[in-house]
Amino acid sequence: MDTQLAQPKQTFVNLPPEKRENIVRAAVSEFAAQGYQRASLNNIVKQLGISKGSLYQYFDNKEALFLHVFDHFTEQVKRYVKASVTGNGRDDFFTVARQVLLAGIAFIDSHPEYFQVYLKVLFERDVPRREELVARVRLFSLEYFGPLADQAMDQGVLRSDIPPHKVVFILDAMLDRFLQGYAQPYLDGGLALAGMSADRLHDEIDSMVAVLRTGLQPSGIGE
Amino acid sequence: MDTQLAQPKQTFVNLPPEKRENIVRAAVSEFAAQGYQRASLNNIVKQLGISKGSLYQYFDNKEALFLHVFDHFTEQVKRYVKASVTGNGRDDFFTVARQVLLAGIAFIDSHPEYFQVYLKVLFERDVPRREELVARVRLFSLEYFGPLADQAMDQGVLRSDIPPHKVVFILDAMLDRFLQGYAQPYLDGGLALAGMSADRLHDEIDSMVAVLRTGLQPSGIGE
DNA sequence: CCATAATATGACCAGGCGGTCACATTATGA
DNA sequence: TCATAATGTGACCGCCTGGTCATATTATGG
Repeated sequence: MDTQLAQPKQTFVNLPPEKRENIVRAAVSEFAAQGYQRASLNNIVKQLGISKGSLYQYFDNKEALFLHVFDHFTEQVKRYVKASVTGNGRDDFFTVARQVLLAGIAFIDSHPEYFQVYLKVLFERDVPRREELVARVRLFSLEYFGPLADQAMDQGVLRSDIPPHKVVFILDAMLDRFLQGYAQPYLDGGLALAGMSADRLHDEIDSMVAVLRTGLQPSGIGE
Repeated sequence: MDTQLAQPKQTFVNLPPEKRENIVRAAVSEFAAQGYQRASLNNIVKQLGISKGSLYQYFDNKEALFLHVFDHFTEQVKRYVKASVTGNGRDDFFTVARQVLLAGIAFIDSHPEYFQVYLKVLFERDVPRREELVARVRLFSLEYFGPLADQAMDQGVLRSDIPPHKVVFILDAMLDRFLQGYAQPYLDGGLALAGMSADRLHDEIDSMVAVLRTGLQPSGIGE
């Protein structure tokens, strides 16, 4: 999640920031609605009121435009997660999980279309460099929780009969699925997460984390 | 999940079963690989070695062919789940969950492409009657586990501080996410579910169910 | 002011799509 | 055997796609 996936042409960099942002916004909107393959450059330029030739002077092709959009997405995700957790250095494992989940909710609220682009990438074939893109997001989660789980295990706050990597899988699965449900209402299992007030949403998150805590902690701790 | 979504034309029904099955198989394969919108009828008829006109004498249009395929999918899913659970009438709530999960694994093993079609429907826009299709599968899960959870709660084998519908959400989320990970290796959180031996897979499932059990049962029960 | 470089434009291209239809082929049954 | 019905065929249609390029427009700086 470090280097850039694709550079726009110099022409794009020279553009006034507002125009650049408009272009990225229109592209995100189209890729979110249609996925990569079905997204139409004609639609994008029509929405922007620019000519197709111009778009091709900003980006080499459809793929470069898409990768630029995805780059922005991963940068934003990193920012949100980091901002949500750095509260203090010594938080409980499950407290951190809760913070990451809240960061995910906040991200989806502010950038719903970016998250849709990500979901489309997950389940569409023939997205350019798809495995690399997905890995950039998922590895971030694994690399983030992995050391935390190892450390929690050392401190004896995780059940010793479940290896840390499995704890990470369960945690990652719950968080990811909760966010999917939040972003795609028909996946929320009747919980109606989408239209929920922030308070009620926090309650749902708390009880989910509570289940994880009880299920994953050694018996006798915390309760 | 009861009535048919779309009828093929009589001409299709008149076809010899082998030819019908070939056509459905080719359609499943194309829809699984491409999703609904990008799937190409030209590809399907090319693969089958029949003319496009023939396909249009079997089905009114692309949508009818797709809905017929999805109908088959939901029928198969129901069969697998029912076959896996009817072992005996008085199984523990979490034992049933484990059985359903195993049924899902078995279904994906036997019909990997059908499951891909379903995943594509989940995250693609402009799939005809998408909400209805998704509801057919998800409501089946909710309607299945809902009464079981209510009953388990009455029997006192679920934590009283978590309402049954939330238990169902958590259960459904874990099962669904596990199956997603099994079908899409890059979603498995480094667990390498896809290439795993049946024995190891059962171990993973058991420890996941164990976490759910510990997390969702009242303290002091089972352990 | 003017030459040059940078940028903007949209008609155009080949290719693929879902869908149609006039026609060829085959099956039926009297 | 032969008329009729059922089924199979693929060239064709209008539409849309990503991408190109000759040309028009604008910015730059001597």
